Formats: sequence, structure tokens, C-alpha cells
Amino acid sequence: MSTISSKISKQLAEQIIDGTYPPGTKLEERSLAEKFNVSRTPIREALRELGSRGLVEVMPRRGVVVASIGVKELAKLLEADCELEALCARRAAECMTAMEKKELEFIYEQSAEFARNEDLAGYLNNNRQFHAQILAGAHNEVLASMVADLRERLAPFRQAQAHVNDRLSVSHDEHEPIVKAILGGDCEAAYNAMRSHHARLSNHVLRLIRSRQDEDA
Amino acid sequence: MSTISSKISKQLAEQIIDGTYPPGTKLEERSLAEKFNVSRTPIREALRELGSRGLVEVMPRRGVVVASIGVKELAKLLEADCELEALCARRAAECMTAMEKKELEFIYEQSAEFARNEDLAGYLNNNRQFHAQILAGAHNEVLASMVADLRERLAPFRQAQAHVNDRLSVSHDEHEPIVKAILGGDCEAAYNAMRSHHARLSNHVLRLIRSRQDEDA
DNA sequence: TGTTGGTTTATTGAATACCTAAAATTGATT
DNA sequence: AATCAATTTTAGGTATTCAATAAACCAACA
Repeated sequence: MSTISSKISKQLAEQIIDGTYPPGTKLEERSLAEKFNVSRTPIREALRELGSRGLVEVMPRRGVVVASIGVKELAKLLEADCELEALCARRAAECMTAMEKKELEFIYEQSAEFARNEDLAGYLNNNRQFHAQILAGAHNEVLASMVADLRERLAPFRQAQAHVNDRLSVSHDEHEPIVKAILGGDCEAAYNAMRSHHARLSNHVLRLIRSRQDEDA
Repeated sequence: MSTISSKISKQLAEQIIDGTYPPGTKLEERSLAEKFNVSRTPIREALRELGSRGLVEVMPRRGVVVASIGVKELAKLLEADCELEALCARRAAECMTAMEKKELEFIYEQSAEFARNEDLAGYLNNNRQFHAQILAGAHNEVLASMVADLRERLAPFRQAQAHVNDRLSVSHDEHEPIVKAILGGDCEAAYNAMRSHHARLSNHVLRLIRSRQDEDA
């Protein structure tokens, strides 16, 4: 927290996630060191940290590059993310308190507003709250942090996703069965609803990445 | 792999997992450095690596200790492990190839032998194969490595578990519904069977840890 | 002209030296 | 005698230096 390494690590992670350093970018210790006005040591530690989070790839004696993964591995990551969030939805259906359920319902109803007004920023923010509420409802920080890690690793590739391809109302409508299942305590339905919701989004990302690769060739 | 840090990291991880360094042990850089006959630098990197894996806790300016977690966090870890393996069982029921199913069936039938002869070592090894086969059957390396990480973090606390408290046949019998569900492709049954199997083991671990804590007090 | 082998250079890996902060101990004062 | 403060000691954080490796480049030979 108060150490230089951790601050560097945090900044680099942000920049990787927001696309400043796109996948494949070579990160050399010396230039980063002078960029941040520190020695190589904290840079190295930050890079190792990012490496173990899967954000960068560390090849001994060959340097570190921003993790750029193949389509098949991306698919596995998306699949894992999909399964984990579906699992959380299932647990949420089992574990959520009445208050948490009410809050979820509120967030869901609020999203209808944003969708109706085509307020993209507002909708995206609401969407984040929606998924966060479900994660919290699973009442397990370990699972939640695993999902957080996965999302972090996926973020650089989701940049591609314009998110605008759908009408917001489509996304809103897909949330309905999820909310219904969770409020009703139907675990299996919650799992399936979340899974198919996520699967659709994941396929969307995969299509975009594939088409982008094609135009590279 | 060929770097000193990675070798140190691997060795330390093993020693933490096998109980050589029990939870709470303080790991100072200087003594480890002289113990391994290297400088502090690779030791530091190894410790950071272990930190990000959750095996040790790194407190800035205060050193690093082998992760020793409270009962409530242990419960969360066990719960997450339980859920993830159950999820893998579900996916295995969906995805396993005919060959993989046959292999699982074979391993299961083999375990009956070990149970009958009360061959503990053989049974434990077979048990590992059983769970590994299910993980592999989920056909997702990302999920598999998450489970591997969780198991690594749980290992120091499972040391407590003598594993002998049950007759082996009880464990064997519990595997039956799991195998049946997976072979039959019944996802939901596979999930539930694996979950209750794991839940029982997890509760066992928790009881042991709690009782050990009580006698400390 | 292309390929292979060696040499050089750039960059990472490891070690040592230095600095800063936290914790413990000791002394002084109440 | 106890407590608080100050100083000293110890250990972690950072910088700098040294060594090793891999990659790039050049030259020589086919």
C-alpha cells in the first residue's frame, strides 16, 4: 500500500486495463524506471506482481510483455468467467438476505429507466452495480475476488467491445429472468439464466476479436 | 524455471504446504538468504510470488509470515473450493468424452479395491486421480488452475486432517452418486453430489481446526 | 546471394550497499 | 516501581553495481 512497488503496480495495472498498454506491448524495466523516476527494483517487483495476476507475461531473460493471449485461451477465460458468475448467481439465489434482494430488485428497475432513455453511461454504471450486487449476494469474498481477477485479465480484450451493438433494452430484458430466479430462490434457474446471459456476451466478444484478427491477416 | 527466484519459490511453497513452515511462521529475508546461500534479492522475489498466491502474508515494513487465517476465512476458502469442484463436476457431466468417462469409471472401480483392503496410501492416491479426472473433464484449464490455487492455500490447514477418521468405504460410497451422475450426463445431480461430498469433508476440516484452537485457549 | 557462425550489445538476473522506518530496550522522571 | 520517551538496533525497502544470457548484427564462406 505505502510501498513504491505497490503504487507502480497499481498504476501499471490501470494502464494495461484501460488499453494504454495494449496486449503485446513490451515493458522494459529501465525505461519504466526512468519514466517513474525510481530505480529498477520496485519496477521489477511491480512487474512480477502483475505477472502473477496474469496481466503480463514474464519470460525469464526475455523480458515482460502485456499478456496477449490466443483466441482459444481467451475463450477459456470467458468460459470460466461465465461459469463463475453463474455460480455466484446460484449462490445468491440461495443466500441473499431480504434486504439484498430488495436492493437487487431496485437496481434492476432503475436500469429500465436508463434503457428507455438510451443513457449509455448511466446504464453501464447501473449494470456494474447489478452484477456487483449478485456477487455480494453469494456471500463469499474468495469467489468474488476470483471473478474480479478474471475480469481484470479480460478487460484489455473487452476494450474491443463497443457495447453499443445491442439496444440497451435487450440487455435489460435479459436481466429479467436472472432477477426473477434469484428473488424466487430458484438456484438452478438463476444459474442457467446468468449463464446464458453471459454466454451471449462472451460470444460477442469472441466474434469481435476474431474479426479483428482476420483483418490483421 | 531456470531462475533462482523460481526455484526458491517452488521450494518454499512445498515446505509451506507440507507443514515445515506452519501458518504464522515468520520468514525473514536475511536468514532465508543465508540458508539458501543466495542474496536477498531472489528471496524477496520468491516471497512476493508466494504472497500473490496467498501462501504468505506480506505486510509492508513488517515482514512476511506464512498465511494463517481465521476460522471464518478458512470457511470461505473451503466453501469456494467446494463450489468450484462442484461446478467442475457439473461441467464434466456435460463435457466429458466417452473415453474420459470410461477412465473415471475405471478409477472409481479401482478405489473399491483399495477401500476393501484398507490400503490408505493407495486409496489416497486413487482419490487424487479421481478428482483430477473430474477437473480434466471440465475441459477448462482456467477453472482447473483456480482449484489448484485454492487447494494449495488450503493444504497447510488440511495437514490437521488425519483422513483416517472415516472408514475408506464411506468415502468410496460417497463417490458413487458423483460417478453415476457424470456418466449419465445429469449436470444438476453431479453438482449436488460433488457439493455434498465436499461439504462433508470441509465440515470435518473445520471441526478439527476449531477443536485445535480450543485446546490452544 | 543466402546461410551460418561468432562477436558484440542490450537487457534481464543477482548481489551488495545504503537508507528508512518500526520495534525494542534502556534510562530518566514521576 | 512504573511509564514514557529517546536512542539504538534490526529488518525491510530502494538504489547501484556486477554478471550472465539472449538477441541482433556483421562477416565469411558456400
